[in-house]
Amino acid sequence: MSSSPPDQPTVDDAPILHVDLDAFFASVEILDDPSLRGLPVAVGGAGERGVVASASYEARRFGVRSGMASVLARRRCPNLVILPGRFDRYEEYSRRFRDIVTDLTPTVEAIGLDELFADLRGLRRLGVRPIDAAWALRERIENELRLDCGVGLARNKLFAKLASKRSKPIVVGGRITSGAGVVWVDPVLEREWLAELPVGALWGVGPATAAKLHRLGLRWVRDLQAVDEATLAAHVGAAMAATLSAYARGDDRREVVVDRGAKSVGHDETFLRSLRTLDEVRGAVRTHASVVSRALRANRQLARTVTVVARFDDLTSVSRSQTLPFGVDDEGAIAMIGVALAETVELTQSVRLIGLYASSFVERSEHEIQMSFNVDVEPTGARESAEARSRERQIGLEGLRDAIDEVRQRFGRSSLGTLADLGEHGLHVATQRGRNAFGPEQPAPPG
DNA sequence: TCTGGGGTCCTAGGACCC
DNA sequence: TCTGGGGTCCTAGGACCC
Repeated sequence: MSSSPPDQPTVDDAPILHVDLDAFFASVEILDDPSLRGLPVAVGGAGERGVVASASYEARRFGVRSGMASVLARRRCPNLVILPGRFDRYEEYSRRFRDIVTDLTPTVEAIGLDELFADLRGLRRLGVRPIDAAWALRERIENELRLDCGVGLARNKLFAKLASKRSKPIVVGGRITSGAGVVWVDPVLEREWLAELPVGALWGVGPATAAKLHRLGLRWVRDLQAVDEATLAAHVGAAMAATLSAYARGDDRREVVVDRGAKSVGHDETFLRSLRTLDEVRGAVRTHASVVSRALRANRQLARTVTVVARFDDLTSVSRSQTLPFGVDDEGAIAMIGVALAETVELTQSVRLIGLYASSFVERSEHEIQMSFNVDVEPTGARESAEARSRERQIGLEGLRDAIDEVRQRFGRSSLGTLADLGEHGLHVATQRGRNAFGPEQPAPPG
């Protein structure tokens, strides 16, 4: 591994670049309000059920990390400034970030708002060296966005991402040490570099898989390098075993994919006070239907599958889905299906989260437009076409009713009404829904 | 310590068709 | 009449990523 010349790699040694903005949301907040500079800042939900989405390095000095429950973050850092997050602003910065990288090469794949991969192979002909390109990129991002970032260069996505992580500032013992800024993984040293990493460093290995691997005595990537795929498959499944074996060898064939279209859209909300009545659940589904429908229409998509998820107070969750023979984007239609699905969930506990998702997108054809009841989107036409529309609309409504009948038939209606037994203070809590993107807000302190 | 909201992918079982 | 096996679609749950 090296971070600077004379080990200048060619494009063939380092065709893949990964950039990751440092403490992105928190950094944008500090840029917009310089009085925050030097303070421990987090963006996230401040309430009892909130989590930290982004933490400034100053906050990290106190052990605050993204994904951490805000309650714990505040315990570690009582002076932590927790801001609610302004996604429009982050999206604006994210777009400018992407534009800068796209100036380098059009082959760019965004991973969330704050990181992306780029394929540098197009630079070969121009004689641009990857490390020079990486430093130039950092400089532009610094000059034009006033944001810091880490850049990784490698033969594939696996190493490029590990490298950009390695390039970043680190916090050790409450002290911030600045990073190299740009890191290149020399192909000759790849395998031994990988061998030293814990299994959890690999893409796709989270807490559950790491625990399984630990139980098998596999703690380091070098352990994975020594175990055969079939043994692995028996414990983590065929696909995961194949991926892990390949990654452990340093083998990652994933391409940089431009414009990976979304396969689902959805919306969910964790409530400050869990829902206890079916009416509250229905209300949440209807509210979500409006958001999801708007998103579908904005993306000009029609979805055939509607899914409802309920998460209970013990953090277990259940889902119900229904696939229609046609696509919908209409708020009323999505709400009707969503409510019918939600009514099949037995409310044995209070519900802390309700989610509503739409997937299985279909092409928007003339036919589908009418099926979706968006009669307004069509220009006023001949009476004949108006009649046809009306007829199609009727068919669509019938299809919807069929789908709802099917839901009820599949699950029966026995679950209805079980909620009444749940608790005494059912009704008044519905209004206490949080508005925060990262979890419900804390109620205002008295006085 | 106790876990948000945006998503993706995998698995396993059942239904259905050939 | 009873049977098999493969393919595809759908559903539910779980894990993961940022």
